[in-house]
Amino acid sequence: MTNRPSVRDVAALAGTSTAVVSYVLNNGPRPVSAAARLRVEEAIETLGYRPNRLARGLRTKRTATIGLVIPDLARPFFAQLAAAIEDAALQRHQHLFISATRFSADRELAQLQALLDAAVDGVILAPTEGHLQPVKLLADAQVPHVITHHHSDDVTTVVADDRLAGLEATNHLVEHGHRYIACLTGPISGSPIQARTAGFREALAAASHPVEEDLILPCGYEHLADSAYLATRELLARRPDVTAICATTDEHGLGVVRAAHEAGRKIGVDLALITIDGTVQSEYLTPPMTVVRVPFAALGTATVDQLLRQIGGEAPTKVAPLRCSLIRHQSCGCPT
Amino acid sequence: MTNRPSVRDVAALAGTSTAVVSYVLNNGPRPVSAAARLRVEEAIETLGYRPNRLARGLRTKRTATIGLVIPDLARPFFAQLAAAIEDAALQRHQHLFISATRFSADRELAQLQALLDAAVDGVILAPTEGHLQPVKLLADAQVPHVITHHHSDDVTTVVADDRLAGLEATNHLVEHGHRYIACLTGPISGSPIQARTAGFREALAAASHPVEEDLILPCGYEHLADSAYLATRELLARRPDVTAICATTDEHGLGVVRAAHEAGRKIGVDLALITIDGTVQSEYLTPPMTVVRVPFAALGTATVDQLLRQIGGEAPTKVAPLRCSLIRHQSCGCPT
DNA sequence: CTCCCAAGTAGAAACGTTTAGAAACGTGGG
DNA sequence: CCCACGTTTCTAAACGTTTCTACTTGGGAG
Repeated sequence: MTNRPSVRDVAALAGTSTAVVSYVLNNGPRPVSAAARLRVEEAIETLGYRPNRLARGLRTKRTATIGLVIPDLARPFFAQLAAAIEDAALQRHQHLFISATRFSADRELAQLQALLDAAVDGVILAPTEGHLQPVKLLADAQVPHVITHHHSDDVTTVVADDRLAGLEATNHLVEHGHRYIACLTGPISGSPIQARTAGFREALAAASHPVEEDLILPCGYEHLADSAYLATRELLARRPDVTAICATTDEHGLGVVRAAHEAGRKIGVDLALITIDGTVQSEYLTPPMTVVRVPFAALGTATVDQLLRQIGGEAPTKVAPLRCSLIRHQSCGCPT
Repeated sequence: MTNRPSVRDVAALAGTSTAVVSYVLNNGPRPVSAAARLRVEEAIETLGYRPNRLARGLRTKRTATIGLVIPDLARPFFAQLAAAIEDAALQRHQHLFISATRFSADRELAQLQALLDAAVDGVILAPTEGHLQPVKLLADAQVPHVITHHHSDDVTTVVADDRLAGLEATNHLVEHGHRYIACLTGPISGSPIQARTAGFREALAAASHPVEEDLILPCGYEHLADSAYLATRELLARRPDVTAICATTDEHGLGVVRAAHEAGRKIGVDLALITIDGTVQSEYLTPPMTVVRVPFAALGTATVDQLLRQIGGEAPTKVAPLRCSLIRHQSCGCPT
């Protein structure tokens, strides 16, 4: 129809001033008589008035909006993380702007700047690489921020307990009696993948198995499944004595399954596989993956809560890594 | 450190008025002398000034931002679609707000309203259900909008040619000599799934195969893999003569693979499977899926371009459905 | 030498809110 | 009957931009 009605229109229709309308809208700093409140509410209703967030944000410097920057939406892990964070944000009446970097450090900075330009109240960042530059940007801008999915000491960080996840995954394989266990890992220091790999080492040490470095296979960063496939193929040829693999992400797991298939090894029978992440799809692979599952929902609420606390002016607090949980399916040879 | 610098600060430092600063910023409606331009640019540089999008949007009623509403980020198809749209938007210097509905019609309306409140220039909507209420909301608000992922005649719509996709998928199976072919379909009318199913029927008819209704298996909407699994399990027991399955989405395919596995049928050998979508992960299943792939990138650019055209004031135009492409891998028994 | 016009600049209004300061209005106590 | 005071209301300023209108230049044409 015409333009959106403004607070002025509402005031006119209700026969009051804009101030009163605003007071009604926000349970404002001043009381409003019942009669006036009623008239205003009616006017709002009949006009279908909704406050303009831009104007409100401009005036109050609060937008009730938080920004999220992740590496890639097309990667199921991050998509699921984003979904969880959005759910948590919405529950808390915050809106979420999601931006992806597609693994470009430049684009990461650009997206962060864009969020700041949009005057978000705070930012949740899952760093694309380990760089500190993006964090510095946020700190300089004095915008509340929470880092997730990356382990680091100097900033508020909400992460899963990836070390423990790697430990438990590996333990599970050890308990199955496996002696030669390989691990697929990756390059980014501070990444969950590396923490999980550390857990892998720990588990072997605790079981008094020697850690053989040539069973720890570095994979690429961007094409997880692909590089895991290549690494596993080479591994299976080189070390036929390996009977179990710990894949530090679900996507690595996909590569392992393919390589095993091609090598004539049967996952869950011939070759045990456990993966870490537990994206919803992992349950529907063949065979269904035994996974150590990251608590997406908890991660979502924790990051958002932590951020809101900072936005509310409280000092950043340390939050303990969130526990992952082992979910037994059939890829590790557990009896079904 | 302190507050963000404003256009006033820049003007003060450059020794000009705010108007001139704005002219420089936007190659304003008025010319600016080279000297002044230089001083302003220096001031911007030294202050690290960036315009406030809220204020700018408030004044110009343009935010260079478009909104996207999809059913669910955790569903790889939509995540990939969102990623493609974001890429396209960024290329065109637009920002994208992504919102998910988690399959709730109420939340869909709420998210749309939120986008309107944030004064986005336009909205891309992948409807959660077939309802027209959300579209009406957008029309009433006179906000440019494009519908995607849903077939409908009365609004500007950018979709893949799902009918043709279903047709080609099925043709591929027919050409392999299959006689009894089943199809997994779903409930939402106007959905890609139904269009693909229509293509399935067409292909059979063209090949003079009778369409047996009990080979067209309805699945649920929310848990695609799960309900496809159940449906396929039942099917394989009931009709051992079925040798090929056309899954109208990748996720359906996951369920088929599991059911086949449990029934002792080998995908690609014993039982041909073709799926439609072609999310990146489908290539890394075992065996790699033969798929009819939705052109995500093209869909992204087309929706964004179409929307920008509308935002620019041009009349909405019809855009032809985008062609999908057959990608042969190993699930349909093609020789490798 | 004027006059006019283009180029450049400055000032101020406007976008739609919130909120501080000031004013109006009852009400109860003196 | 008046005053003080608490409650409710209004007016207007402010947030950070863009852009309209008006004003100053200087230079070229007459």
